[in-house]
Amino acid sequence: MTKPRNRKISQKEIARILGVSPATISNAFNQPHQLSANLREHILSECKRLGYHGPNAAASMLRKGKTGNICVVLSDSLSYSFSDPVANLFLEGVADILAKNSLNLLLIPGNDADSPQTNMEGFADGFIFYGAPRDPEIFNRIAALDKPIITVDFDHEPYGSVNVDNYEGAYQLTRSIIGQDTDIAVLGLRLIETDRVCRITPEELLSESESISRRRLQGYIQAARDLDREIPVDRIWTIPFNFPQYAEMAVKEVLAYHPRPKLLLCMSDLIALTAVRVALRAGLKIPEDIRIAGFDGITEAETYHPSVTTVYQHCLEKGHIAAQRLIDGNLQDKSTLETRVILRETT
Amino acid sequence: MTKPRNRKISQKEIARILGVSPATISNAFNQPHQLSANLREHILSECKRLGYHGPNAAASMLRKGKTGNICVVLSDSLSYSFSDPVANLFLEGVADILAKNSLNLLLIPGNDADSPQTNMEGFADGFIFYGAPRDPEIFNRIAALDKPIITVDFDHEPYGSVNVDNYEGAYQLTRSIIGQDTDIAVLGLRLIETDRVCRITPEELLSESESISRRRLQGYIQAARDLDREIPVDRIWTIPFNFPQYAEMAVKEVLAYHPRPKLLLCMSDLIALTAVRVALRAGLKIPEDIRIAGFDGITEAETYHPSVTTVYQHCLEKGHIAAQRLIDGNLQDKSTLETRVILRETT
DNA sequence: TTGTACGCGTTATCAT
DNA sequence: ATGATAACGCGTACAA
Repeated sequence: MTKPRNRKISQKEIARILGVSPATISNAFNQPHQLSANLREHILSECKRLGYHGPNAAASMLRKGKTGNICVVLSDSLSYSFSDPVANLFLEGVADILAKNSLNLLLIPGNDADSPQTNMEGFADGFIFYGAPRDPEIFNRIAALDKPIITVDFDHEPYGSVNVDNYEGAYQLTRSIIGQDTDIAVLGLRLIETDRVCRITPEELLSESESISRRRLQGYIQAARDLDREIPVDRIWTIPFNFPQYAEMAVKEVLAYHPRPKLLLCMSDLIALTAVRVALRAGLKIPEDIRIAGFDGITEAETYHPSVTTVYQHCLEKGHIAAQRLIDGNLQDKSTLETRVILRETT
Repeated sequence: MTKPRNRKISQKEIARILGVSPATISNAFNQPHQLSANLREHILSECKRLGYHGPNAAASMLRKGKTGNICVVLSDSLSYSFSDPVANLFLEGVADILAKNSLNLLLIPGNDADSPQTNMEGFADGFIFYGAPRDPEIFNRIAALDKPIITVDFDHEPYGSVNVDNYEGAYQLTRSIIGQDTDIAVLGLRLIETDRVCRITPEELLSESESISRRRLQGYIQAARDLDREIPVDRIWTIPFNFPQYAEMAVKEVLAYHPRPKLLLCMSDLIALTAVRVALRAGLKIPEDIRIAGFDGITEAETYHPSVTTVYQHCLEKGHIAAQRLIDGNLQDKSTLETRVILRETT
């Protein structure tokens, strides 16, 4: 493309034209109190007229060593994260706090797949990891930058973190709704590393993992145990992605299982909503024939018909806390947010 | 916070330590073919050992005059755009092409509200406006940068654009499904500037506007007219946001209208899905009592029960085209993507 | 309140 | 294949 575009006008040139020093131009933009209001106003309007739209970002960044950008590193691709209502709310929380502090939000996907060479992380002053990146190399790459880091929904020494008490949430939920049921099934999310909808094996059940899903699973199982009930491993399904298509496959398998489970514990509201839909379509009555619970507390779980029992987590607040911590330089603490069981029509 | 962090090691220092010139280090990272494989390998491993993780982004950007980032300017807040499946798919399309070209994706919200001072737009090489920014000032600010721009779903001279033939889609849809119905209602999206769910006035109907919603509305109306049918202005509702809460309010008003409309044309699938849900819950039979159509062709319209008639638009492809155009410097063309009517169970 | 001078870390160009 | 040099545009001491 032929771009005969003239180089943009610089601070120095503006200074020369206006007959002041470059420093004064710089101050007019960055240090208003360093010069008279009159001069400042004059300078700003002249700059506009001459087509100088403020300091060059690169030069400014180079000189100051700061960018004014905070980066949230997602655990997966952009589109996957965007289509997750929970992630959405979290990002909204982060954006709230950043806006209040005149900081911009930068997003980096956590699945390296075909990630660009140009490392965008160079343009951020600090990082919030929202979930462990699917490609662990991304974490290392960014940690090497030696910039402030907060992790959310997972831990990675020696960084500060914000977590949700998934175990306790799952435990309390199960205790609240287990009733007399013995036929319990679990519909998990990414319990194991596979792209298939399937049940997990006894060996896989024993794997030590601190992932969100594992903590929730442990909560379900322990609560059942404490009430002398058992959740057999052959009634634990897992889906690879939090999408209705996968949930639907899994739910159909669950409903086809004999004897049909009376209580279905789903690891996300999205899964639970799908379960409700599929069960209803299959002619089952909820909660008479099957009772279903979700996790997260998204809006739709409340407005759906029937409304879905769930464990509410403070997504927005999680974003607030993570961002505020990063901004305050409070980089050591590890906090855990409480959850709240919400009983609704599906149980 | 006391941060006794040592300044990071620079290219020049590395060069001195390794006994080569800075230029060679630079080449090792950016121009592999400019030096022997041996030396390059040696340099890279030494850099890693010494804690030099590649060129400083700011300095590189300053020197090259490029950032390697392409920015999509959304029409509204991040969270609003993320929760829109159509926007999601578009972004995925853009990201596809950018990744293939080793470019990063930057996102800027289009609602100024409390936008940061630090203008993130300085960090991008080019811009894709996805819908006219809600705050027009953002467009001007970015246009002033004099960098490549492509607009999507709207036009703004003299920039190139990618559009969808909304009028034709709405027209063909209406012709296909209008049948013998005379009681037609429209459920529009942001037809007028208001935050309320309401019907529009005859004066408002006449307003000349090129917005997506208006084009669709014109398509509905003209198709009806061409078949000697009329869509009275008092049966045209509008909602301010593409969220189920608002759609639900509007649908309830529509169903309460007497005589109850037999055909409901919705300007998004999200609205149509809500309409189906509300109508079913109200005990109506679909399509016997009321027929409902959406717009956009999102996945859920297909998988929902009953499946929803809609107008499919090529969201992903729209993203591909916009990004490719920007990269190719093809900044003048205006293209219009065709739509496709998909008839399903709700009609 | 305003100006001077220097360096931030890199890469393009040219020379070797 | 490698090295020397000169910008890129700005912000901050410090001096005036």
